[in-house]
Amino acid sequence: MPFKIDSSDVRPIYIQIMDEIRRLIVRGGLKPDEALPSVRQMAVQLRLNPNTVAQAYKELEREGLVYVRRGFGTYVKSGIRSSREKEKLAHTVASMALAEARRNALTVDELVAAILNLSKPESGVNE
Amino acid sequence: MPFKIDSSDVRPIYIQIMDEIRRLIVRGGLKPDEALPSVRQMAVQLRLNPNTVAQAYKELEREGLVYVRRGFGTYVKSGIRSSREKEKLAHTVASMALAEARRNALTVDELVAAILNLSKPESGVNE
Amino acid sequence: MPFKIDSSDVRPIYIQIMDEIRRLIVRGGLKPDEALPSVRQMAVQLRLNPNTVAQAYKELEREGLVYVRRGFGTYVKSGIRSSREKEKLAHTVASMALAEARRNALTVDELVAAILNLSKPESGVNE
Amino acid sequence: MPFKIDSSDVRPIYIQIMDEIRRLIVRGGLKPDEALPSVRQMAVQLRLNPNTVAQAYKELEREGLVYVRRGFGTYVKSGIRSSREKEKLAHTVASMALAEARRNALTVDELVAAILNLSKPESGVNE
DNA sequence: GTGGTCTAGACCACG
DNA sequence: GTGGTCTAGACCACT
Repeated sequence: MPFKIDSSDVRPIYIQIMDEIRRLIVRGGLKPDEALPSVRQMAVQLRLNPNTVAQAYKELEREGLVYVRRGFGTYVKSGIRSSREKEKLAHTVASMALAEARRNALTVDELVAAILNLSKPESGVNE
Repeated sequence: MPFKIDSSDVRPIYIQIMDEIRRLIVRGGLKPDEALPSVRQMAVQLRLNPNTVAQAYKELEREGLVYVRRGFGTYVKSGIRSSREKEKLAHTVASMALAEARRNALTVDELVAAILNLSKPESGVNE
Repeated sequence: MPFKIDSSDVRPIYIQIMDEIRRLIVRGGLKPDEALPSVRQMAVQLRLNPNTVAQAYKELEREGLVYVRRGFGTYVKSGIRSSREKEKLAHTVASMALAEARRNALTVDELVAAILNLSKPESGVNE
Repeated sequence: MPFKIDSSDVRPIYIQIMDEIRRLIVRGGLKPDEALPSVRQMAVQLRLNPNTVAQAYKELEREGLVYVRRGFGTYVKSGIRSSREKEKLAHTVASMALAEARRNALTVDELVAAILNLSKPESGVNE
């Protein structure tokens, strides 16, 4: 599990875990029926309380991305989003963002600039 | 004040109020030295606790977007640097879009690409 | 909140809470937009950890039976199941039970007797 | 052994196995002194851990439904009091039906009424 | 005051 | 070993 928790992130920790695992699943870093690290392993590795990891796993199960085999572990579901569907998703999210930008009298360039700025917090502090 | 509060929005209500008023100011719906609705009016209209509205107004004052005349009310400041405020609006919209992208396991690049693609309907795109 | 937790019940506590509140809502003991006891109140009253109550409330929210107003409390949603729909529900549950009974070579009488027996654990111990 | 394990079922797997075998015995699909599949066969067939199957067999032995001939296998006992076993089957089916009814805010009476109604299609009921 | 998140532990049934 | 439930407490943002 090659990711870290950013305690300065505004997102709750369990949401960060969900986002990262979701990314790994959709990107293929985690394949169908592959086991996720156990709640305890992940908790040790990320230096978190097992409950926090468990919360993330449970939400992922509710989302339908993973399934649980009792007494065994948590596994990636098969039959998840194809890349075709991902294009649609991107389209949907993008159009929502554009609509919101228009409502705020923002140009596309301003929106894109803000997104790029937000997503690489390397240079200087924002706000 | 033609706007609504979305209690299912992730943003706190006072932030929603701030964003909406900022938007109105930047777009010209509220002009310099024009009075905002009183805290109580706004609270009744939006069915909110007056404290929540007051918090929003106070933050807007700290940001320098409005000023208070004690005993009279709250007014839009003149000489607002619209570009600065637009940045804040962009920041807000961008972070909401980013969160939505993450929830759908989209990378920043994919999101930006989709936005740019959608906003340039030159090359014969459908819909 | 006129109900108790049965620690000898096989159901987890938070499920018991959910079942009872669901019952109260559908039966009219809790009306639309009426507030549920706060997590802490309920926890004190039932002598439970607040987290346990919170878990029940969150699940009920996910089920769409209640909604949360942040900073205020938890409320009964309006527009919940009519009695018409309840008949359908009863029909569905009953037919599932009957099918399962048939699969086990049980007569209707045996099934009904077992249900009645299970639901009134007054007389003697079962099994 | 024509049955399947439902990993989404609330019942533990070893209980599901027990219920199914009990059902087969009561219904006559398994006759006295007939051999059950070996633990390993069953485990392979149902894709389960042999320990799980062994646990089910052990419990069935404790219940007096089967007996073990060491080095040979597990066999159905003769002289089983079918009525007693039917009660257990009824108990299981009834408790599942009750749980489902509770999840849908149905009272016991409503459930029983629906069952009786469904099972007596004398008075011109539809469907 | 409210619910939301998190930690540090515990015990349990299941496999 | 696994995940599920529960307790006892803490801090947080929001209203």
